[in-house]
Amino acid sequence: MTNKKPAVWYEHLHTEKHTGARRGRIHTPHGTFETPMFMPVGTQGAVKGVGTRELKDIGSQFILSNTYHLWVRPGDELIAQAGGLHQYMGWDQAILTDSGGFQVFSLSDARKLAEEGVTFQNHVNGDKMFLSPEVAMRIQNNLGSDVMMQLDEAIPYFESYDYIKDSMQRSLRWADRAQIAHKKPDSQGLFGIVQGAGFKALRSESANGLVGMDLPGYAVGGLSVGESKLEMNRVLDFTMPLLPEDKPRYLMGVAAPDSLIDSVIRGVDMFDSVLPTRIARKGTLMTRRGRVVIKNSKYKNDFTPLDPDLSYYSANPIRTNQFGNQSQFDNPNYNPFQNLTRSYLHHLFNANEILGAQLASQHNLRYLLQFMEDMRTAIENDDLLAFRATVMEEYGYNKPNARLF
RNA sequence: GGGAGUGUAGCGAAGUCUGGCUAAACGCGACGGACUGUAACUCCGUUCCUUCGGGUUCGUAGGUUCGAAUCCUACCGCUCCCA
Repeated sequence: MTNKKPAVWYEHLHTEKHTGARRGRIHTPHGTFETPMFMPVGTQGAVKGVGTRELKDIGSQFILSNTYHLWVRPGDELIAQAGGLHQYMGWDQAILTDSGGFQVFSLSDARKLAEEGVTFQNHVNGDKMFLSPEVAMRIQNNLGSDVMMQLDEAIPYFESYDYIKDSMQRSLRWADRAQIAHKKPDSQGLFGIVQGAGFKALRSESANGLVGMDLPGYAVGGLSVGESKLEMNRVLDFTMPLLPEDKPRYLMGVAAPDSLIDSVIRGVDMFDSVLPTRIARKGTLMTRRGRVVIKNSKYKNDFTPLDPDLSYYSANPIRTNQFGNQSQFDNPNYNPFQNLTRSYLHHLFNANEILGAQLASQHNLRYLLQFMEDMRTAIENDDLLAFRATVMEEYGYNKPNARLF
């Protein structure tokens, strides 16, 4: 055993007194980032509607991208020529790439699954393309992401026990192949993905198998695909304790505020989800007082801010004003979200202006990033249960028929 | 003045020849909803009134018929062409 740190490693800072929630940091070749964290999703090398400048301004740390989609277009070789994905998309912080495992699920009508790998009929021009654990590693090595995900199969939650067992075991074998195929363990960290749907024995077999491989981090997959929140918590209850405490733990595809808290309480450090940007593009804002469907006519004359409780964060607060003029943008405390009214955003959506989708996307991401900042503070103060109670109350989860994001 | 065409639900537009299966296609707009490791500015509802039994509609007024948006008569409006 050497003391040499892997490319990606977890530093533990604090354990919340009442819940055991973790407060830590993840070290990567592109910087060190605070956990628990939420990672915006930029599938095709772009967080839809939000530029890298804005991402940084609103406090993004890691962002996600996708192996399958970048492989299909523009191609991993091309991105390697460009100097890697960071360079290509102009993002100097950490990137995590999903493997294409989710596309095995979401593009299930256009692919064939076998032990060797997955044959996709790609969604752009119909070409047959073969994705194996090894190919997924080659692509991600070319992309140069900080965290790479093993190729797995994201399984529908309500499949049969036998199907889930077979699939989980195959994903486990694929993890093994991925680790062997990994060409750059010194600069990129490979995470394994625990599968097994709602079955304790299968989750356990999956987790134990992956932990035995001593990967730098572990993800829990196959959740938030239609099962209830109660179900998800039940699975996390018996799955999280199986994962090592000195490695980052990533719950894939979760963004609902109550689920974020409940998962952090169960030991999760990292989250991602398309939810904030997807619903933003369709006109739904996430706010501290619940959802705001900005297209609803009741916002037509509403001149209040989008979210009165949202603060703004800027990593580069002072802009150089090349003209020497005073403007609101020179104020380091300037909060663009405070100055935008619901009426204005309603109008932008109504008029189908692209800016509406952009602002809403930034807003929702900022909302979640601030939510995680607040949660980190609550953990540091051993105050997470009170934070949870406040959220449940303020966001209206305690109301009858509550169903927020 | 002469000739041709046309009036359908918020708007556009089918249906009229060959009357019933038409409260009336379709599109837009409007109003709701869904969305959680992104084939997604997408998808799904509702959109004459209603106490859900029904009621009142297709420029207006009459007529024919068991039955009319559809056939007949008159009137009103609009568009285009020629003078």
